[in-house]
Amino acid sequence: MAGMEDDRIPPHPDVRTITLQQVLEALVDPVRRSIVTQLHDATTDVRCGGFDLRVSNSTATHHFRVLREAGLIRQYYVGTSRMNALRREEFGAAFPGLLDAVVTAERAATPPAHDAAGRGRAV
Amino acid sequence: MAGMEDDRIPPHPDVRTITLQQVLEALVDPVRRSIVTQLHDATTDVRCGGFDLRVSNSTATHHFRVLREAGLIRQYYVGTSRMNALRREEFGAAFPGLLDAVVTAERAATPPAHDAAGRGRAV
DNA sequence: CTGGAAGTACGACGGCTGTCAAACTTCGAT
DNA sequence: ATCGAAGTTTGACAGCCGTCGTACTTCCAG
Repeated sequence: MAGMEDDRIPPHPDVRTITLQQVLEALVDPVRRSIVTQLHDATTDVRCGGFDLRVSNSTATHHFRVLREAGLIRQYYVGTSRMNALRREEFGAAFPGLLDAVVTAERAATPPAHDAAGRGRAV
Repeated sequence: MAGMEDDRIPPHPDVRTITLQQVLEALVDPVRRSIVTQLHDATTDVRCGGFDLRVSNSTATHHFRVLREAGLIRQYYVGTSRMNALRREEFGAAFPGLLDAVVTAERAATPPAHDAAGRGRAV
């Protein structure tokens, strides 16, 4: 049961084939950065609908794809829910310190939300 | 002679007022990232014409402005030459690890130029 | 004081990208 | 079997950003 690839999700790229350009293009968008930060804070994988995003469904899909192709997240299905996981270790090996630096800066800049949402709410 | 501001250059922003968004928008462009990396490698400040950039003069000016407004570089005049310096410490204090991570990744990705240009050549 | 070197300012243009609505697909529950 | 929940796909549109050429400014050298 090693190769339990789900045909519903395109194959994930090898992180070593990803360019810095691609990564920065992924992280420059506020919505995508929000996704990454929420994932970083979460204690569990999060389904697409579990994020606090102020964009339409189709736009969200687009952003998840960009993140996946940039090697930042891994996606897999559970029922009808598409789950998202941060590829922390692999990505960190390819781009040392980058993810942490961005998430740190993002947290420092993000207004301390009075609402504790964004936790590992898997519905 | 503390405030020897040169009217020819707009005031430099306080790094604490700069947003992560602004920084990433600055670093997402390959030309600007090249400038930053060359500056990081240089042992001395570099005048605008001293960089290896494959864009027109006016485009280069544009990129230098973006970097200055993002708090990444400081500019000052020496004769008719506009010099550029990395604001390493200030920037590093505001965005810990970010600059190093990007420069590191950029170097790893950049084909090992057989030509040793880009050094602190101040003409 | 005149010529040139070093950059800047100003439009203009083209392409990319984030956004959405609408139609479609797939799975699970009833 | 059917209906709804969860996302995706497609196409269209608007705005932004990098690029350039041209004209302009400022300083140094002779």
